[in-house]
Amino acid sequence: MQRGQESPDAVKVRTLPVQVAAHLTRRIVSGDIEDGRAPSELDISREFGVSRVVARETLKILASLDIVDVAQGRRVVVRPRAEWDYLSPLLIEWLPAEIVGELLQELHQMRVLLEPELAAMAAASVTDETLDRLRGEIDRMAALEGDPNAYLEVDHEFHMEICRAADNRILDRIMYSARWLGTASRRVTNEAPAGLRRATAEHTEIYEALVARDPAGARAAMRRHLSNNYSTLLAEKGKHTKRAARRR
Amino acid sequence: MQRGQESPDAVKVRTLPVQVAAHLTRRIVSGDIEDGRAPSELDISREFGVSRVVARETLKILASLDIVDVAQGRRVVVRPRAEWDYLSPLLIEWLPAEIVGELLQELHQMRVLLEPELAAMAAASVTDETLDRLRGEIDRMAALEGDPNAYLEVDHEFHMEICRAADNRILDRIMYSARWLGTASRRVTNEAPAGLRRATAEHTEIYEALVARDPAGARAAMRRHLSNNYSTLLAEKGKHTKRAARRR
DNA sequence: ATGTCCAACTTGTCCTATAAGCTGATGACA
DNA sequence: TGTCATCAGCTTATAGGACAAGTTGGACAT
Repeated sequence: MQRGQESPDAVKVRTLPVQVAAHLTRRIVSGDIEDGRAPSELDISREFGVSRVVARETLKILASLDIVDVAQGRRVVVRPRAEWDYLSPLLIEWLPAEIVGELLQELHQMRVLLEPELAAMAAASVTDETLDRLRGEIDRMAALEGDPNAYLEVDHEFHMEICRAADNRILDRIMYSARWLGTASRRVTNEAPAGLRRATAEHTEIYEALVARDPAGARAAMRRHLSNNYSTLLAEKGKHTKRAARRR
Repeated sequence: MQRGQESPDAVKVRTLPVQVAAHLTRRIVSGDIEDGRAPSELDISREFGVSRVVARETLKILASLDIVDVAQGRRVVVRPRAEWDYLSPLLIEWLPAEIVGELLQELHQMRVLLEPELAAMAAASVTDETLDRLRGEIDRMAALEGDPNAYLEVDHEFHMEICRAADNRILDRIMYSARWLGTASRRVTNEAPAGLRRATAEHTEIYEALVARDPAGARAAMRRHLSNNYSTLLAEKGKHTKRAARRR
């Protein structure tokens, strides 16, 4: 559940504007389109053989991801990569595996900063209903260790549940955006994560700290969990040399 | 600089779809539109006297903010408020001052979790060029204490500069989204913040800790800064009773 | 009562036309 | 020669009409 706009199981062919936007983004990333020389509506219409309406919606999608700037009369311009909306699952899906790998590390860094504190806050204010739901999700995960995809769905829901305890829409949104972690990491590792059983044990530790209303314990347990998470991630996809001088 | 898609000073009349989207969002928030009964393209077209193209783009905007779900054949449905994209300046602009006030608190809570650590990380790896820019921004702020709007622009840039030192696109994006803080807080407080001079002093403290490459000092200075920031925010707009039982 | 099928509704895409805004080049004028 | 107003051409914004494709709920037959 909580699948957002995704369809149940079939991949569901995306709409034309989304497909074209994907193509264009890949071309921009590959350097095929130099900055500031983005194609116009007519260019897109001609090149992809789509109507101007579709070309137009394509540009609107790219604009909503802060990939381009579009204004009446002015030519469309590509914005600096540093300002793109890397929290959007759509954009992530279009990026090459190499960049996604980097983003996974950066996402993890963010989670390390936020989630231990969220767990501590949750421990101070968690309700019995939330604890029940967490318990249920742990059980479901334990039963899904053979199905990594489904497991990661529940995993995400478990972390979201803790985040929700903070009753903060901004933090909610940030963590919710991390839902692409599952899909992306699957794309990068291309294999079932090894440590699902250990993850379940770690989730249980977090849960027990919450039951005990122990902020420090919850924080520590979450920190351990994330740290283990990270090492399996690294182990699966090999070492990535950190990019240098990417900005500007 | 770094103004994104905003025009220099004039408010620049927004496009028709944006205006209509604003209207609809306000109506949804006010409860005028019951959940799951969003107007169709034709409804919008008729009610607002716009073409179907505009009605269509309106729905696409709302969809990109996760306010509604739209799919072929199915009627447009309003999504749960908890899942809206509260990181979007567009949405913030359309929300009533009361909710914006709450969001400002939640945003601040997020910053308290992230920024002190960002400052500590920056202290460990900051370059001389970044220090130069920070120095320049402090000077500019000192000269702009009479112009709160311009001051807050540079203020945001100062914090972004520190964030950038972490070389993390995810964190960048999160902090970048906080750029609506300036506009929103101005809408809420409706007055020039009192403590600009103190803010400059605090920025200088952070800067000096960075110059000294002192992570702990930078973390502490940033924490003090945010805490002071928060009290002036609270003082200006009076106490807000925290909403209860908002979810679901 | 149950399952099939269809009609009505809704979004997706296309075509054509016009309005509105920007940019750069042309050319008048000093 | 230098400066500035003007305008042609390009671009996006909006409009209207048409058809394709997908969904839903009710009519209808079993």
